[in-house]
Amino acid sequence: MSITLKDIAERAQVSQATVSIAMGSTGRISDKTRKRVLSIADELGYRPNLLVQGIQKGQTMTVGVLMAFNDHVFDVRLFNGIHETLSSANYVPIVLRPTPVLPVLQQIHSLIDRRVDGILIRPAKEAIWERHLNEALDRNLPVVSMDIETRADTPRVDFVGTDNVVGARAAADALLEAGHRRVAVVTTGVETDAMHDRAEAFASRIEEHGDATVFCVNQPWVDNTKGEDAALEILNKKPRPTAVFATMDHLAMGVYRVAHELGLRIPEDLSVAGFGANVIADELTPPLSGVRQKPEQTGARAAELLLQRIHEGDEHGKRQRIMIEPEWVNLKSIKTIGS
Amino acid sequence: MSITLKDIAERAQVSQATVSIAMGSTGRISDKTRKRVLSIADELGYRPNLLVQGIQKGQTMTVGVLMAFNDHVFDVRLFNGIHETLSSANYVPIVLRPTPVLPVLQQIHSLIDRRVDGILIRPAKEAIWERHLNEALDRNLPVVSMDIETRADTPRVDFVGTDNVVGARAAADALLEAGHRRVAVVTTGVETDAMHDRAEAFASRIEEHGDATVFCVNQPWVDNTKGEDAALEILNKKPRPTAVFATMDHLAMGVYRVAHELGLRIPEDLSVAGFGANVIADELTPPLSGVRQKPEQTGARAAELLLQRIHEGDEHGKRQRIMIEPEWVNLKSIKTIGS
DNA sequence: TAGAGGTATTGTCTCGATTAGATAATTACC
DNA sequence: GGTAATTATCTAATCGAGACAATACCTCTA
Repeated sequence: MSITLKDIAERAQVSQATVSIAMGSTGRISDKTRKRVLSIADELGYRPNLLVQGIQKGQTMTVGVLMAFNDHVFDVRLFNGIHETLSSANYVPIVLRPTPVLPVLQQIHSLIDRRVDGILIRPAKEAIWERHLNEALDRNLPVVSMDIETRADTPRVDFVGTDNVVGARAAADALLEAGHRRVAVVTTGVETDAMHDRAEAFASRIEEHGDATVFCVNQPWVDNTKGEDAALEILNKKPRPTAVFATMDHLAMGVYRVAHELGLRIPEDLSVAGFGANVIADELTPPLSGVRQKPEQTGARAAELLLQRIHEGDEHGKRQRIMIEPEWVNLKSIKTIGS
Repeated sequence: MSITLKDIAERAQVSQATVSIAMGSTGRISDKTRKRVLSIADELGYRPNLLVQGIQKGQTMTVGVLMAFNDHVFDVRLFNGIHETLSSANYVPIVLRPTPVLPVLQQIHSLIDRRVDGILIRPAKEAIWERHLNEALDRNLPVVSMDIETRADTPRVDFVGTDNVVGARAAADALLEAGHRRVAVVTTGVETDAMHDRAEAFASRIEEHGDATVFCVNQPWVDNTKGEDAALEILNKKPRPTAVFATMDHLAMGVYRVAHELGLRIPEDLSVAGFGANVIADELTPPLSGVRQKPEQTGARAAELLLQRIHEGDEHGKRQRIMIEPEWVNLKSIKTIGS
């Protein structure tokens, strides 16, 4: 199979134990032997077998990552953040993607059987996931959920995600500051969604201003919806709002399209702001202003937290909830109007 | 740590060996004992330790996947294909992403140390990758490269990727059939690139027709280039071509943009075809016709091939080179003109 | 030159599970 | 009722590396 300590020991005319000591920094060995052993190891291309260390120390330097990769861009960036943190700690991710054919439970077992040290998940809508997590939690495997929060009754699952409230407020402030007093919100999804939080935080911030009005249109969630219906409703309103906030960049695309069809120019006739992490913001004409999430940072923090949990061992402190603040980015889709 | 056979053995008042036999299908055990053992195992939540099986059989049921995830959408879809094939064979991917800070060699060592059974890579441009692959190949680890081919002098690395020639020809045929006789190509990159193959195959197919003319503009590769310069050059040509083939969907976006600026309507004034796997084709107005790659299929075939190599063991047949045929998809960006 | 005090090296047990070979227990049959 | 045949279970070795206790080998000193 592969080169083992025994092979090296034979070549070097010493015992396996000696070789083992020579490789590690522990124990004393004569410089002469150490050099000889190391050079033979190098020559044979020896590589330690982490599986062995895994069964001995109960630490595999491996973590499981459960993500569906439905939102391609976001998930990749999230993963990149995870990966970077893990790699620099010499950990390695086993990436699994639950599908109808291969349910979560099976994937989690797959991870447990390989004795991962912890699990990172980006839960899908279905709350089913959460029940299955007990399989891991009951074995004292730390679990951190990313971007989407598990219900509050899973106290052992930490969370790292975007601070939707801060982001939505920043958007509101930016629009107010640009002089907008009549604004609308396009959103989608149900109450439990992040979208909903964004819409609400945005609206209440606008209302706090006293002098400004806001109204919100919810486009029922259909796969890949761009929210054209909602956009149409908004833009036909009299008097027409001067700015629209979309709780998702995707929805902003619908606004762009409908505006274009109605002959409205952006930003001259209508200002638009989005919320997301997608490259689409840059690809629209004009480039879409909005709240930018930081998936890399989310992933990195989640991985850091997981590693911390792994190292702190059994007695688990209280549940952590880390919010990553998104950033307001002003491009060309917002017009400043006289107050 | 976690529940072991020994724990079960104690509870069941039998030896570990008995438990082991009861778990597996090999060996005979009385139905009574088997049931007892299994129920205790279930009750304790026993899960086998694959690490142990790994060091014993030299098979970890794990493969390494090296991808940079630069092209978000393509890479995710590629990964999905890989994942599905691996999962249904009870294999699991360790996904690593070479970065400047964490060079390929280190990543490969990481995989070897964990004794993966094989490696899938999507090589980046830098040919450096290939040298490092020897670390794996010399240990008889099968390696399959995806989408981008390693040089021919790496005979032990199999390849699975898009059939650029077939795809480009399909595009040429479609444009010819729609009556176009004066067509242009926007491309980018250097001679070794897939883009180049596409441009060449397309052009020669057009020329074969005898009655049609084609010319090609190469936009030097800059990160994220959309090829506006090249598009401008093409569209200012007199007489203006009636159709443009972009060797990459991204470049087609540049054509759209420039055409729009010049007041040319698509497809009325100009037909456009692309080549890619991105969703952007659907998001453009009008939706972009073109050659569609099949990343899932590429990933799945690559994984299948890898598994086959893993199972066939040492004596490696001759290098495999599997081409996945892309599909011509006709949307709204091509006008049929009278011949 | 015996014994103290080092340093260098080795034997052996351990991790969790599989497996071959050895025993024990049961059944079959004359 | 005794022995062979069959079935059920156990003992012990194995995989690769680490940890610790146990020796072997020096050197120095009284």
